[in-house]
Amino acid sequence: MSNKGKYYITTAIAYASGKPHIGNTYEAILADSIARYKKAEGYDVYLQTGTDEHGQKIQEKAEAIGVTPKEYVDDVAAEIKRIWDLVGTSYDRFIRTTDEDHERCVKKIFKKLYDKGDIYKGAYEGLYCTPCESFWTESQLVDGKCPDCGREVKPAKEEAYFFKMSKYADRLIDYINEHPEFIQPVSRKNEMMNNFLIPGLQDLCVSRTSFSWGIPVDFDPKHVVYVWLDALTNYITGIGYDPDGSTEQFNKLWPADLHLIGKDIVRFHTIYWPIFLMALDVPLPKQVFGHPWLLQGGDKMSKSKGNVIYADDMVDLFGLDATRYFVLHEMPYENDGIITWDLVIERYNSELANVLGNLVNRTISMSNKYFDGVVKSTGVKEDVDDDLKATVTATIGKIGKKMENLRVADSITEVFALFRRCNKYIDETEPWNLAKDEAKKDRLAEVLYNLVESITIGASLLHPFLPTTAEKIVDQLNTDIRDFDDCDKFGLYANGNKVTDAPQILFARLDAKEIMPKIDALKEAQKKEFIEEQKRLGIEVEQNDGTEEDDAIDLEIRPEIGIDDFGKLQFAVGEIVACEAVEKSKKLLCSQVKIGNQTKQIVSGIRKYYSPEEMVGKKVMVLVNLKPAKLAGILSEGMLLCAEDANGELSLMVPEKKMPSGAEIC
RNA sequence: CGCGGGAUGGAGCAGUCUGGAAGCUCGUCGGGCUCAUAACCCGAAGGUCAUAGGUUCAAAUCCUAUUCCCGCAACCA
Repeated sequence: MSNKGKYYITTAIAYASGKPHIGNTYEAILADSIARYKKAEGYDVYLQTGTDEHGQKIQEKAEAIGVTPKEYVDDVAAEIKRIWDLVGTSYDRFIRTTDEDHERCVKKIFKKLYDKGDIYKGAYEGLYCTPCESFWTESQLVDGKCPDCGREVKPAKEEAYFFKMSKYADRLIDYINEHPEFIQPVSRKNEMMNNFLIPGLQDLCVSRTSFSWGIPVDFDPKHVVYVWLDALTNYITGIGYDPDGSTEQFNKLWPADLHLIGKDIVRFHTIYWPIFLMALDVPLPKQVFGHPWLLQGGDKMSKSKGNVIYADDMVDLFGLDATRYFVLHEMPYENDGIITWDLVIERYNSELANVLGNLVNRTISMSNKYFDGVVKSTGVKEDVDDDLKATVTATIGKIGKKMENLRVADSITEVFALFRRCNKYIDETEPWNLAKDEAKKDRLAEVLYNLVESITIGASLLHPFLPTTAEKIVDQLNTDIRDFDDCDKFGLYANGNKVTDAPQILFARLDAKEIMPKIDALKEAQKKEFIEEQKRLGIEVEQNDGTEEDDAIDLEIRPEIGIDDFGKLQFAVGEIVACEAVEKSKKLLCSQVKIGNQTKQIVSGIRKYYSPEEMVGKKVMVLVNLKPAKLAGILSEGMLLCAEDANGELSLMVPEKKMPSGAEIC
């Protein structure tokens, strides 16, 4: 196998706030497949993945269940690692942002950027009203004064460290223009350019004082390093970057060949990250690929509905490679993919069991039946063989082209086209008829040899994607995974070799009727677990006896408040006397609300669910004493209260009995 | 008029850059075969390629307008 140099690939590090569902796991599997593929191509591959373990959310979650943040992330990181291992991720390092070497290096990086002047101590932009302890932006002010109390405001004082993004913006724009392959898929490139780079970058806040679970800033310990400078840098700290002199490994591996990330964080990886690197005088990664999401058929995944799909459940039900096959194959390149249990079962049966599993099984069975398992090329060729051989030997080239563009799903489709071709070949040559005629014995042997050889090549090409299955196949054929370099050659299977006499079923067909009850049981278990968890956190959850539709929502719990806190809020019934859509916005409605003898103008983001016409005349629940603010340039003097479900569906709160406008709600 | 993506047989997608017979997988129907996991192979039905104009010998593909979805951004008090 030729050595083509190094290939450094990373996944985004997973946020360690909870168990990752199948969508997160997808990224690990995808990265693993690419890594294995590159390895097979002859690259010296290094794959890094890991967990992002700092931040306010983790601190709060840990507090809520009464453990230290470190204890909490140790648990979650172990769970994430377990799942990554379960799906066969061949990572070279699993980095945690709480790793000592990472923390030490982040501190140095922060200091270096500070010394260089790229990080400066500043303050939140805004104007501060001391009595109200609130920050305001220019646009929120009423007559230049605090909209809450009407007093003077002063420039903000709360300190934070900022990174000078704008300093490097032009360089980055040039870089992106000169390297069209840098951001993938290309559609994201325009999004970044038009939305962020061209309008001008804001300086980025890189420290926080509002929570403590993070890497402290060395020279100013009441600050912790805020997420992006901490998380993104894992890509270099994990392989030995050090501002005072990096390791050999770093010099070899960097720049990264591919950062594989979800499409939601493209911005951070194609703007902030390159700029951090420029500031550190480190070369930029070659490519960032923002992959789409795997969605649960139309519905949002929600624990309370019991429809969150976890990798371990899928592995339990279908096995490791079926899980890998499904997520890799169902995920298109640019659009989100959909996952449903029905679809998984269908794919499993029609492709894994029927096309592949059955092919291997029937081929081995015939070899045993007609030749006691001995596979021998006799050289008795016919024209039909040519097309088979052409298809088989051309496959690696086709896959190569697809993989160059990270088209993993399409590559798998190519391998299956090879297997389909084999099935067709069996029908074309009709071995069972050849077997009836002693004179055709040699032809029969040749046919079976061709099949075994084709399947060997197919299995080798499948190996990066479904490693265990590929190995099972070559084991049964009593051979080895073939080098990619030899996958375009036909006839390398050892002549006279013997295949197994006890073929194993690779993928037993599934009966949806048998699987669905198991899935239902899983859903129930998940709901129960959810309720248990909420109870443990001291939250009362309405138990529906039921079996069917559970509409409970996975509510984020906030700290307890006293009655006096509640007393600060004033609610009343308001009557909507007029309402119109806000032109500049897609979401906003502007309502005139009569509350007792006064009328307030209130802007609400409910346009998707209510038309201006149907709003008029409604009596609704209003938060009256909310400080006014400008939304899309329009003053809003209160808030209409709504309930929101998991899908974002909104319902206005209205009194259950007839109540006059102005009636206080308490 | 914030930026961008999408609309292709029942379902899911490719094809659009670089116009030139509408393709793939699943599903349905019919046929073949029996080595194999009721699997495999062949064939058929089914599409005004969102709508309306335009350019062209020729448009799913290029241009213009419209409708409907979806991201991102802002914002959802």
